[in-house]
Amino acid sequence: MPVTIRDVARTLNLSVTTVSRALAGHDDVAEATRQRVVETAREMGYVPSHAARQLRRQRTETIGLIFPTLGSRFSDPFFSEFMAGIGDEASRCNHDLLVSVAPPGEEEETTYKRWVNSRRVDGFVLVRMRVHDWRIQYLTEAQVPFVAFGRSRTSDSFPHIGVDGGYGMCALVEHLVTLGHHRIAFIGAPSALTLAQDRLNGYRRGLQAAELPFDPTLVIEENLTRTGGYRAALTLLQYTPRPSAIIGANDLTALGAIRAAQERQLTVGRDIAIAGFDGIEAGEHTHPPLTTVHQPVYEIGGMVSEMLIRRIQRDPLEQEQVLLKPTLVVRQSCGAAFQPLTKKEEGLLRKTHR
Amino acid sequence: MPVTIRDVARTLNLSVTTVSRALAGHDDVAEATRQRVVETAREMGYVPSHAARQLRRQRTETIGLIFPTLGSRFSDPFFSEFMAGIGDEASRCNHDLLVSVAPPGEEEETTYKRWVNSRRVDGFVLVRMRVHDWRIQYLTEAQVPFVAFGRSRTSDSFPHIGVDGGYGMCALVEHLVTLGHHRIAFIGAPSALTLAQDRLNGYRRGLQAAELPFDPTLVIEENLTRTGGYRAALTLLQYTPRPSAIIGANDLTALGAIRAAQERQLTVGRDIAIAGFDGIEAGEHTHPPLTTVHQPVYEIGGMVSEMLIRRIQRDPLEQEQVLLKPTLVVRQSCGAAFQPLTKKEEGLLRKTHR
DNA sequence: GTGAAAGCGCTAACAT
DNA sequence: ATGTTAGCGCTTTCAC
Repeated sequence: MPVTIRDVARTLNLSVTTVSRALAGHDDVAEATRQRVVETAREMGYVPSHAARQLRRQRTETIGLIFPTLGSRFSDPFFSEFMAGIGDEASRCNHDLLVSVAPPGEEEETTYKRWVNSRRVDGFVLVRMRVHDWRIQYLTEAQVPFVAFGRSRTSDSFPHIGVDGGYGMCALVEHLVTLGHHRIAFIGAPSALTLAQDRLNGYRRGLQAAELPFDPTLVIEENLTRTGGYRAALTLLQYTPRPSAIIGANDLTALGAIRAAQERQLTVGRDIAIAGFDGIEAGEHTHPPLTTVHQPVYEIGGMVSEMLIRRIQRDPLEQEQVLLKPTLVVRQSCGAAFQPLTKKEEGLLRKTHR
Repeated sequence: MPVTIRDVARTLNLSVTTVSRALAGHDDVAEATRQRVVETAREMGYVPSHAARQLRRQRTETIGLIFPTLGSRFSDPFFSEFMAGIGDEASRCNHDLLVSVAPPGEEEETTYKRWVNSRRVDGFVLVRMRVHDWRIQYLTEAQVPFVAFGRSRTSDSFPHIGVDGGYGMCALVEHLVTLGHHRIAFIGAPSALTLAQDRLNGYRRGLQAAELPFDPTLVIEENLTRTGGYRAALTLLQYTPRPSAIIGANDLTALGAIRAAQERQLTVGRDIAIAGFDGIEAGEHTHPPLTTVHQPVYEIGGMVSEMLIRRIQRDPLEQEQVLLKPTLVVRQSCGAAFQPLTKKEEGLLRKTHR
């Protein structure tokens, strides 16, 4: 039913070859012919069959993205923004986005392998990197291009964009210390994730810099969800003396903590300081608005996408690894009125060589 | 590089035909042969080339989903849950999900047409239906299967799952009236969306049932985002007398309204009632938790996905149109302590013929 | 029960 | 500057 290249060729009394080359803009076809071909193709509504092209060129023009859902509800806005960033940039380069959701484990593995083996995608965007991440070795050996958002301990030499979570957390702790806090709790992420270690280390460095003791009971590991943050905060708020500040490993966690505090009749920003990491939109709309460490997720999605497409096309990357500095965003949940940031706190978005 | 069906055939000294049929489970191949083929294929790590299969069968086993992002930030959890529902069900049926994000308009149209013309997907899931929706006619004429989440005025005879937003809003108004409210404001959605009219009508019906007057100044049209809800609520809260309750066309809007109220030092649930529609997770974690009209978005995603795949495979649907009744979820943002619901309010999830 | 051959729609190497 | 031919990897007649 749909019009093929042969239909166009027949209509013009030309060979399919010529039509193909005219459309591809090769220079060995007469300008007049090219014009006619392009014109007619448009008129006839010809669009190349993706499948045929794929088979012939051995390229899918498709990027794979598998979201590691941790809970049954998949609603971290972090992911949607990231996806939008990848998708927009991919579109710009005429690539599409194949998406799947699978919790880390067998199903995830199956999906990666299926897409690799059936040559379903040209490459992958990896997200939520793990400390030991089988995907790195697997994709490297399978020679499938990938670019990750996040680092890993498995290897350091794969293309990725990282965000210096340690730096961000450290700056956040410093900020809290400046405001007079010295019992600062930390609700962490699953320790298998790189970002968990990263951010926890930053927290510890921050304490150290302020010569505050590290108290392990003030650290609770949770799962990066609102519910997790809520649960952990309930525990923390029972301590005596109560921590005067709680940092969530991400914003969702912090939002859960805010809820817990409010249920306990505490006024956030006065009775207790709460802060997060990510800079999701929801944090701007809590009461009071959430102090956080912001990483430009949409933009990072775009950069990762661009890097991946370059790799797929074998354009060399000018930088294989990028480390971004996140930005401290001071709002009212820590009690600070808006005030000039210290130089260190400013930490504007910057690319740095590693 | 990857192993093809010919490799398997050669290894076994069989023809590709036989291998193909053995793997497809046809019954005209000897059981012993089948066993050997299956075994060897597995050992060799053979996975059929998706492109080749696609070309041959003229089927992509792929579902298209284009998200209508309204703002630059794409973060309505409604969409992620919906996507997860579609994706999970699709996986179960061995289908993949091709995703794009494009605001309604030219870019959106281009994407739909590109995917249709290049036979990139077997069908579409449509979301955020418009009162006049070009997609319905276009896809119908192009003979591309689709299933929508939501109704439209363009036509009523396309396969879709609708949620009776009118019913939900009406129940919500009734509930508020029961609690003593009679100045109930409504922050609506862009009127081009079907759900906007639907929910607004329900609001009006609810007022009517309670013999309350309809006051147009109490209705503000916004864009379904937190920021929109915030903006509209700021306006509403300046009125004297102040509305005693605000309904948001969706939860995000309501969350924005909560923020506005809290900034004005109002205690939500006491000084003012606020409610939404959707039942996103964030609503469980506001302070106080948000009263809302819940629609099971994840499950609906699954149902839509299943319906679409049936259509693609030309299995007849037992029901082309489904209308679900949403559920009123009473929490504290309207001041109601938890209490038994009235019979009408119960409105449990039910499929109904239209 | 198995194999040979055609063809899905396209691109590219090789003529002319 | 244009056409002929082969082939990407698979499924499916049709013959044996």
